[in-house]
Formats: sequence, C-alpha cells, structure tokens
Amino acid sequence: MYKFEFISADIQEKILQGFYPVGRLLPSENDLAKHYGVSRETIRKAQKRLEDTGFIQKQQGKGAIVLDFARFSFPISGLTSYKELQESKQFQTATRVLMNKQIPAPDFLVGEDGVEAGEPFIYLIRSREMAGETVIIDHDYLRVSVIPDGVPDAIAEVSIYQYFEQELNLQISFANKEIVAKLADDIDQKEMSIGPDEYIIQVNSHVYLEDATFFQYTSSHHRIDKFRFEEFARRTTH
Amino acid sequence: MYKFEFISADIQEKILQGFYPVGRLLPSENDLAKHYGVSRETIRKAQKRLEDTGFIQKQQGKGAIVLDFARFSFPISGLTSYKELQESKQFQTATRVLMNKQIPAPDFLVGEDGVEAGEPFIYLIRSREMAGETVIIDHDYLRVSVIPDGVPDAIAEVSIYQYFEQELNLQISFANKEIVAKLADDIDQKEMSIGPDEYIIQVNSHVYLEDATFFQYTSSHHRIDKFRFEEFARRTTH
DNA sequence: GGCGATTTGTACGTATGTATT
DNA sequence: GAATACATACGTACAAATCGC
Repeated sequence: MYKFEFISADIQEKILQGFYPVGRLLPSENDLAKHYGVSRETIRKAQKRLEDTGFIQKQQGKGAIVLDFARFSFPISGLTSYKELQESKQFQTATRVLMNKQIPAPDFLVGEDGVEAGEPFIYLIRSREMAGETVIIDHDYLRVSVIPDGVPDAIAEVSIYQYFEQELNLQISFANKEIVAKLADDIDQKEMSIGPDEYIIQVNSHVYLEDATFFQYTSSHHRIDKFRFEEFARRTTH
Repeated sequence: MYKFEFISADIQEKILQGFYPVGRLLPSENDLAKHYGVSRETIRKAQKRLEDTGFIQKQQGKGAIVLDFARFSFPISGLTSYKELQESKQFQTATRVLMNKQIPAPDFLVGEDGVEAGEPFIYLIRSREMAGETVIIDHDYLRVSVIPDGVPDAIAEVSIYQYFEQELNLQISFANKEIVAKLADDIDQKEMSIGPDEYIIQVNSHVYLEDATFFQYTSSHHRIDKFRFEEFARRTTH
C-alpha cells in the first residue's frame, strides 16, 4: 500500500467516525504533511481521491471542507458488485442460478474489442431476492478466453467479482453503463411476477480489465418499484 | 488557462479527430513532455483528467491506450444541463415555462446546508419537447439568497446554467443525483399524455457551488420510453 | 480598501520503484 | 537481463484565492 493510499483511507475513516466533522475544514496540507511525515504532494494526492469520491470539497485559499455524500451513496455507482452492495446494506438476500452455460458470442457483442462471431462466452442468469421477493435478474456474458474454466455455480451464488479478483487475479478496471426502461421479458415476468406490459429498469454494463480488454457484459433487470441509483458527480468544465 | 488544461484539451481533441486512434497508445510521457515543452508531471496531470473522463486507460510499463467511451457518453452523467445536451445532440427541441414564482422552502429542503423553514426559493417548472412531444418535466428549486433577482422567463426557456455561470459568475461544482421510478403526477399526466398508473423516471439532484453551499434542487421527470442515462465509471478499490 | 499571513494550485526537477517488452 | 515506460515521493518556487487586521 502506498503512502497516499494509506493517508486517503485514514482521513476517510476519520471523516466517517466524525473526528473530522461534516461542514468543517480539514487541517491544512502543511499540517497534514507534518502529521503524517510526508511531503505536501503526497497529501494532495490523498486528498484528490477524497475529492473525487465526494468526501471533501477543496477551495483555493480556504481549505478542504468535509462533505457528507459518500457515506450515503450507493456503491452501485462505481463498479461494485451486488454482493458487496448487500453486505454494505445488510439486507436479507439470496441468489439463485437460473442458467450457467457456454454459448457462442451474442450478435450485440461481436466486434467489441475484437470479439469474433462464434467466440465462446459463459452465459449466466441469476435471480436476486430481497426479503423473499425477486427484485433483480442478472444476465452476465463472460469472455471464456479470460476465464477458461468458467464459473462454478457455488461461486455464482456468492460473488463472481471476488472470485475473479482474488482467485483468478484479474484486475477489473472500468465500465461503460447505460440505464434504460424496457418491457419485462419472459424471465422477468415469471421470476418477478409481473405482466408483459409492465416496465423494468435495465442497467447494462460493458466491463473491462486493467489492460483495456473487454471482459464482461451484464444486463441487470430491476423491478421498477425497487430500483434506485445514486451517485456523486462533479462538473467537468474544460 | 493552465498548461495541463491546455494539454488535456489538446490531446482530447486529437483523440476525437482520430489523430490518436482508438486502441493505440499515446506517445510516452517523456515524448509528450518534450513535445509540449513541459515537465513530465504536467503531462501526467493532463492525462489524469483524460483517464477520469474515459478517454484513455493507463497501464504501468506499457503506456496510455486510447478508449472510445467519452465520444458516445451522454453529458447528463456530469452536471451538464439540458440545453448543452440538446446542442450536442442536435434534436429539434423546445422549452416551455409552466411556472416561475417565489415560494417558501419546501419541507424536504429544510435543514439542508442551513436552509431554514420559510427561506425563499424560486420554484420553476419547465416542459421539454423533442420532435413535438413533451418528454421531460423539470422542477427546479433555486435558493433566492444566491440569486436574489430570480430567473427571467426568457432565460428559463434557454439555459439557466449558462446564465448562472456567465452572467452571475456562480461556480457550479458538484451534485448528488438519484434515479428512481415513480407514478406520474398530475402535471406529468397532463403534459406528457400518460395515465395515472404509468411510471416516469425521476432524476433528482442536489446541486452545490464551489464553496460547498447548497444552491439548487432539481427533479427531472422523464417519459419512460424516452429515458436513457449513460456513464463511464472506474472501479474504486480501497 | 489595502496589506500581510495563510492556504491551496501549478510547475519543475530529481530520485527510486515497478511493470512491460 | 536490458531498455522502456509508468507510479510514487520529495523538495522547491511561484501564482492565486481567502481571511483577518
């Protein structure tokens, strides 16, 4: 762990515990540099991350104001997975694997980062239950060239991301997400007990590894009355 | 304009024009530093912005790969306004002001960053038409203490953000956004010709200025079949 | 309003570590 | 193993914004 990462995590922890209260200023960069025994640049790097994630707002000549967004924000706004989400929210949840088989690349993925027609993918369908009701149906398409052994059902029921990152040592890095409303398909209707003329919310993501290779496409179908997405956003000017 | 801002904008432009093709590497940091006549740190600062916005992906020991996300992504994912959105998309659009009056602070805003009961707000309701159909209803609550003169109707029909930033010299900095589905209210039903049991998508935002003062609350009601949200997201580890 | 003191922002140069080819 | 390229870290200097006197 780098110094700036440790310092960033440390300050974040102190904000969450109220040691640095919301609405107040952090100590100055020079004071923090002295306190941690590092250079000012290292403090600035640590603070940059806190600024990006909504923990602080910096203002030239004044200081770093503590905000209170990150503590409420849904991790879904990042790339964080369902499993991490439910852990952080303490809901009663269950996952059922509805399908887990190898298929040729679906048409809408052919051409994406060199995906060829017929290239093998793992097609995984899972239902997510909260308090006894199915509220999400996940469709995952995973590139076999990256995970030759597929995904064991036992893993699919827990967290595929943890498996990829810790067991397979894959670095999941970024994604392009789209949120749209669609009419419920057959699986949605059956699993979530809704009609064919009712809408669900789809969150579609293209997921990439650290070296920018395409790895996974996911389509999450959310029951419309249970869907919520929250994010902290900064205005980009240039 | 700072050096790193100029360089960031310059490289971005060259990516968009295909001078740096998607999937290829940018020149090395040292080469770029020589080319622009700046230090390597300045190049890295410029590249950091391009990485945050989805233009490039950096990899240690290898280089900076050009991505193709930013060119497609909806500006709505930042704080960019409706007017900027329609300009960038070239749709046939129109805005109608349905309401523009001063009201006491609504209950759900009292307590937010020191908002007191009875504190005056401007309540603005606008309908957005595309190709002759109303597809969005915007409800804006603007803090009168920040904009004492309110918003002229002529401005409200174009872009309030441009007015705030250029005329009033306000620095809009960040927002907390929430996306949920709700049943259409009376105004939604009337303006978008939909029934009381149909859903709309609400994008609710708390908007803040550079000094972290709360400035505006907006609730955007989108016709469900016209709604789309897209964003580029990086995985945050710690 | 002006003038310092403080604080953050930018820029540079150097050194060292680490990943990739 | 060598060369290349990115990542971190430090120290310095100056610019720009804020605040209190």
